[in-house]
Parts: sequence; C-alpha cells; structure tokens
Amino acid sequence: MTSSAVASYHDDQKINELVDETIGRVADRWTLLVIESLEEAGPTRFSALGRALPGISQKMLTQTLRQMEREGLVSRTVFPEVPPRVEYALTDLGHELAEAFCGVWQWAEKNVARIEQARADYDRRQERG
Amino acid sequence: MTSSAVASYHDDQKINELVDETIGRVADRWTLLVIESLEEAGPTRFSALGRALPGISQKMLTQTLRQMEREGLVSRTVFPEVPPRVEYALTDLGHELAEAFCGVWQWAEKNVARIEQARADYDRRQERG
DNA sequence: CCGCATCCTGTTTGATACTG
DNA sequence: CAGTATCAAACAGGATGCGG
Repeated sequence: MTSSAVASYHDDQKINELVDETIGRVADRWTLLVIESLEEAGPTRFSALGRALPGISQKMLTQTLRQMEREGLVSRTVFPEVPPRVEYALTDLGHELAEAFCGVWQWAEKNVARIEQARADYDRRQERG
Repeated sequence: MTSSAVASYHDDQKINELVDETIGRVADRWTLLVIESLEEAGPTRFSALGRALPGISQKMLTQTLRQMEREGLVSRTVFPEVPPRVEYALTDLGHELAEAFCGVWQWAEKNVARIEQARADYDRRQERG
C-alpha cells in the first residue's frame, strides 16, 4: 500500500472488500476468456473477438468489454471509417493481470487429469452410497 | 500467459474446454474465499467456516463445499461423535491452487488504486459524453 | 451440529429485431 | 460493422422447515 493515509484496521477491511470485489469481477468466465484471447492475438475487433469466443452472445461480449474497459483492463479504439471498425486491446493493467492469471491457468492445465479423476471418483461414490 | 501455455491451448481443444470449465468453477466468489480461509486456518468445521465467511448462506456454503469436494479441492471428514462434527480441509490439489491464485490476489491488492482510478475516469467520461 | 428439500424472488442471459 | 432495445427464459441465491 502506497497510500499516505493512516493505515488503520478499518482501512485494511475496506481494502479487502475492494480486493474481493475486484477479483469477483475479474474472475468472470467471459472476462477470463477475453483476456486470454487478447493476450494471445493482440488488438482485435469486435466481430473477430466474437468469433474467437464460441458460445458468447453479442450482448455478453458488449457487456464484458464495457466492464473491462471501465476497470481499465482493455482499451477501445474507434476508427472513423466506413464500414466502422472498433479495436479492443489489453492495457498495461490488463496485461499484468493476464500474467498474474498465468499461474492459475497452468495449474488448471497441469491438473486436468487429476480433476477429472476426482470427479469420476466422487460421482462413483455417490452412485453407490 | 507463457508461450507454452498458449501453444498447448492451440494444440488441444478438448483440454482447453476442460480448463475453461475448471477455471469457471474455481473462479467462483465463494470458492475463492473458502480456499483462502482454509489455506489460512487449516482444517475447519462447517459452522466455523460459515462464521469465517460473512454473508454466505448455509445453502451456498454447502453447495460450494460439495462442488469443491467433487473437484478434489477439499476433503470432508465426518467424526462419528455426538453432536456430529465435520471438518473440511484443502487437499494437495487445493493447496496448489491456492498458491497459483496468489498471483491474482497480489495483482488485485497491488492495483486496487489503479482500478478505482480507472473506474472514476470512465464514469466521468460517461457523464460528459 | 450438519445439511437436505422446498419454495420463492431478483438477477443474468439468450434470442430477436432494430439503429447509426 | 458495431452495437442498442426488448422480452422471455433460466438460474442463482435466500428463507424456512425438517431429518440424521
């Protein structure tokens, strides 16, 4: 914390709430996939992003991008052309988040088999019990 | 995200879907808080966990723990006593996930101010435009 | 003490149609 | 192309009461 304000117990509480809230927004399904896609492909236009995220609706894509823009994770650039073109890109903050999520992503990748196994075991136990 | 992670992503769509699904489950609000709480406090019983997570309902706590148990993130131990006692603890897999999430947690903690600022800027821009 | 079953409500999401 | 508007459907979540 770089804040010059007095660091009190209550400040810590407030910060934890902010952290929780932030993670809650950022840990969203589509947000994660958008981050991944932009990190991988660089600046991408709206329709291309939609194609890159199978199953997302236009509405959810718009909503997700707006929220991410508000959080400062992506930038939105409108090109005054015909037909219109809008490109989305990760900001520095967004890029740093992508890197932070790397650990979770790798964990998931590395442990897919263990998780599948755990589910299978659990479900089998349920069927019997 | 590392290039190897991205490469794997391209290599196997099935695994990617599993990874997405897994992250979707794990990125859940209560799941994160439960992981944090168990990582910090060690094995904890149901009611104590409820007290440690202000705002969670009994239903959501049960639901979250069941799902985590199914994914192999927590273990559930019933002590045949009167009154009944049930303790939850992180498995190795759960512990590793907690460590992986450290990066995201630290990112959020470190950037609370930047995000707040980004939101304020965005909202101000909206008011004008 | 633990936690499942039920009911009920508010939010989230998808489909569709329309605008600049 | 890049959205917005609207409506219905689906789902998450809370409250309550019961059972092991």
